[in-house]
Amino acid sequence: MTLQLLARDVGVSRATVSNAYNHPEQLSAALRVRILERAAELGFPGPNPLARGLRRRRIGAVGVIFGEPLSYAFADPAAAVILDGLAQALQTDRIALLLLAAGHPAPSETPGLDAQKVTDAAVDGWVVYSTEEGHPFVQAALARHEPVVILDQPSSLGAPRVEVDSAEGTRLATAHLLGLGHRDLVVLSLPFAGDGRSGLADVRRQDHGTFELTRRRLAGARSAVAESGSPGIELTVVECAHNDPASAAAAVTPFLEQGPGAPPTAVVAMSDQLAFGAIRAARALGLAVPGDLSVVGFDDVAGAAGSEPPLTTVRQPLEERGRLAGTLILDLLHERPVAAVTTLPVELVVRSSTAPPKAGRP
Amino acid sequence: MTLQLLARDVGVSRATVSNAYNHPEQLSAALRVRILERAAELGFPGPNPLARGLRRRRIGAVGVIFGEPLSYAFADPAAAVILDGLAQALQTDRIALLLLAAGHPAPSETPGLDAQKVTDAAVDGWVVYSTEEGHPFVQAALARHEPVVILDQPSSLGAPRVEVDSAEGTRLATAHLLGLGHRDLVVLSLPFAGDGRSGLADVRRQDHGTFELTRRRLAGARSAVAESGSPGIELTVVECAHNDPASAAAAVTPFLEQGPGAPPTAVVAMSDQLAFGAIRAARALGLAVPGDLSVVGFDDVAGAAGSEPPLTTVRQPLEERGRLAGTLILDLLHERPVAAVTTLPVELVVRSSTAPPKAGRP
DNA sequence: CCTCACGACTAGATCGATCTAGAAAGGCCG
DNA sequence: CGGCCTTTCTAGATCGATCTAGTCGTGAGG
Repeated sequence: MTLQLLARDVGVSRATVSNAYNHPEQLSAALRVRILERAAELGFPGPNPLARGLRRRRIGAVGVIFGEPLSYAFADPAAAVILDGLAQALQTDRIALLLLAAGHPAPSETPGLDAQKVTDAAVDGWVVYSTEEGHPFVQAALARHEPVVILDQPSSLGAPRVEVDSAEGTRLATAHLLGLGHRDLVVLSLPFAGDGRSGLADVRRQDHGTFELTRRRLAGARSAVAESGSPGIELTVVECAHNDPASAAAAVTPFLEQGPGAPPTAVVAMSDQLAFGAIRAARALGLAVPGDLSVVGFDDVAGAAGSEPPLTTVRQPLEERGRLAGTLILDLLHERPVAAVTTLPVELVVRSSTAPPKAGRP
Repeated sequence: MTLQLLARDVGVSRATVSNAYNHPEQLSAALRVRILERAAELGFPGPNPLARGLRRRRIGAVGVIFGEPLSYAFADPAAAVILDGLAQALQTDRIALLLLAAGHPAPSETPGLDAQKVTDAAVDGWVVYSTEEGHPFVQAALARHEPVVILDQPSSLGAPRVEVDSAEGTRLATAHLLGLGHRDLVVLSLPFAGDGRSGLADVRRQDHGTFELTRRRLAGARSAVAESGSPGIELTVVECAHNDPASAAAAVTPFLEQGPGAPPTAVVAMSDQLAFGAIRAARALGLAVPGDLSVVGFDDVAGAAGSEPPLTTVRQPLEERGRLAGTLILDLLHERPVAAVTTLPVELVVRSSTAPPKAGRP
C-alpha cells in the first residue's frame, strides 16, 4: 500500500491524499474523512516515514552516542534519568531517540566498521553522552554536518555542550571531609581512559587521560586541598575501570586496609555508584561507615537518600541536564542561536555517610 | 553535498560513486580510491541514509516500545541488560535501536498524538517491551505490517513472543518459603494495570488486570500454595504502582506491621527491585532480614548477589532474553520461520535473605 | 578476421512521499 | 452578464540515493 494506490482507489490525486494527512485545511472535511476511512479499510498505515523524511529533510529522530556498551552505560541510574529528560524535551517536536553504543570489546569488530553505524543512521542530529576524547563515533557524527550537542565531554569539539560544574562538586565534597578533620583521603575515580585499567593512578595518567570529566573532578578535589592550607594531606587517586559498584569495590579494597601511607579515613567518590561500591568494600572489611570510613558520592541518584547509610553526595540536576540537551538540539534544528557551554550548578547534600574521623592524628 | 555532485566532480556517473560505497567489486580499485578521497576532501559524509533506506526498503533500525516513561522503564536494571542483549544481537546486521516510550502523564498529551510517534518512526521492525494489553503504541506498531517481537506481554497479538517461565519462577520462590515453614506470606506484586494504583489488590483486580505477566506470576505463587496441601495459608497480594524500591517500600509497609490476619513472615516479590524495597521497609520498621522477615526476589539482577543481605531470588537469563528477541527480529526481517513462543527457563538462587520463620505457629 | 567473454562503467527507472504553482468550479458584486 | 475571489483539487518537479539492463572497449580463441 502506498499513498499513490490509495489516491487512485479513492479517485483523487496523490497530493490530495498527502494533504489529508498533513494539511487538513487544504481539502474539504468530507473528502478528508472519506480518504482516511478508506485508508483504514485498505490497511494503509500512513505516509511512508522514509519517503516523507527524504522529502522533508527531517526524520524525527536524534541519535544518542554512548562510548561504551549499553549495559555499562546504564549501570548508572543517572544515565536513565538524563535520557528521560532528553526524551521529554524532544517530545515537544515528537522526536525519538536512536541509541548507538559501542559494541562489547571483541576482536572481530574493527573500529571502522563500528563508526559506520553512525554514518548510516537515520537521524537529524546527535547527542554525545559523556564520551572519551577522539572516539570514532564522535568523529563520524561531526562529519555528517548535523547539529551535535555534547553532554559533559569532550569539550574540544566546538559543538554546544552541557556540563555540570564538576570541579566545584568535588571541591565541595573534599572540603566537607577536610572540614570534618580528615587528612588521609582516597579519591575513588572514574576512568581516566577507556582502556579498562584500574587501581592506583600515577600523576602522568591523572593529567593525560582521555576522559576530561575525570580530570576536572580530580582538579576540584586538589583545589580543596590547596585551599585548606594544611600541609601533608594525602590524596590517593584510585581509578575504577567502570562506573559501577563492583568495579569500585574491587579497586578500592586494597587501599582501605592500608594505603601507601596511613590508612585512609575518607573516600571522595566521583559518582554515587562508586560510593556505593566503596561502602560495600568497607563493610566487607568490617569497617563501619561513617564510623571508620566516611564516603561522599557525586550525582545524588534516586537511591542515594534511601541507601544504608543515607549517602552524603554532590547533587546535580540530572533530569534538567537531559532536558537542556534536548532543548539545545531543538534550537539547533530550528537554527536558533545557542550558548556554546552551559554549566549547571551542583550542591552538597550532607546525609549520614560522613562523620569526623575516629582518632585524630597529629 | 550529494552523491550526484560528487560524481560530477570526479567525472563519473552516479551509479559508479554508489558502487564505490556499496559494490567495490564493480569498479577498479584505483577509481574507487580516487572517489573516496575526493569525497573526504569535499566533506561528503557518505550516501544519504534516508534516500538509501527509501530505495532499499530497509533503514537499519528497530523500534523498542516502552509502555511507560523511560525513567520508570530503566528504574529496573534488568531493562538495561535486556536492551544490551538486544543491541548485541542486532549488531550483526548493524541495526540500531530506536527508543519509543510513553510520555509522562500530562493532561496536554492525547493518546492519539502519542501513537503517531510509532506510525512515523523510521524503523524496520519492532520489539514490544513488556507492555500493557491494548496499549495504543502496540496497536500502531501492528498496523504498520512490519515484523514485531514481543517481550513477555501482551500474548494475545499473534506476534512471536519471548517470555520467561514466570509461573514456574514464583512457584519455586513460594515453595521455597513454604518449605522453610512460612505460612503467612505477602506477594509483593508488579502492577496489575497501568492506572498507578497500589496497595491490597482484591480478587477482581488480581484476575482482570491488563498486565498478563503479573497475573501469571501470581498464578505461580498460588499453585505453590495449592501443591503444598497445607490448609490456612494466607497469601496477601500487595500491588506496587511501579517497579521500583520506593514504590514497593511504600506499598508494603502497612502490611508488614500487621497484615489482615497474622503479621507476615515472608515476602514473595515479583522483581528484585520490589524485593529491595521490601527489605528497606522492613529495616525501617526495625525488622531483621531474614530473621524477622524472609524476602525472595525475581530476576537476579547484577546487584542481587552483593546486596545486604545477599538476595535469594529467581534467576532469569536477562541478556539471553534480549539477544533472543534480537535474533527473532533478524529472522523475521530475513523472512526465516520463527517460533510463536519461546519460553526461557528460570532457576531459584538461594542466598541469605530467606530463613525459617522465628516462632512456629500451629 | 570475426566472434565471444569479460571487465569497467553508465542511462534511466524507481523507491514513496511533499511542495509549489496553477487550474476548474462556484459565489459575490457592480 | 462579466470579472474577481475563494475554495478545492491536481500536475509535475523534487528529495538522494540504488538497481537493472545495458554499452563500450579489449583481449583471447577459433
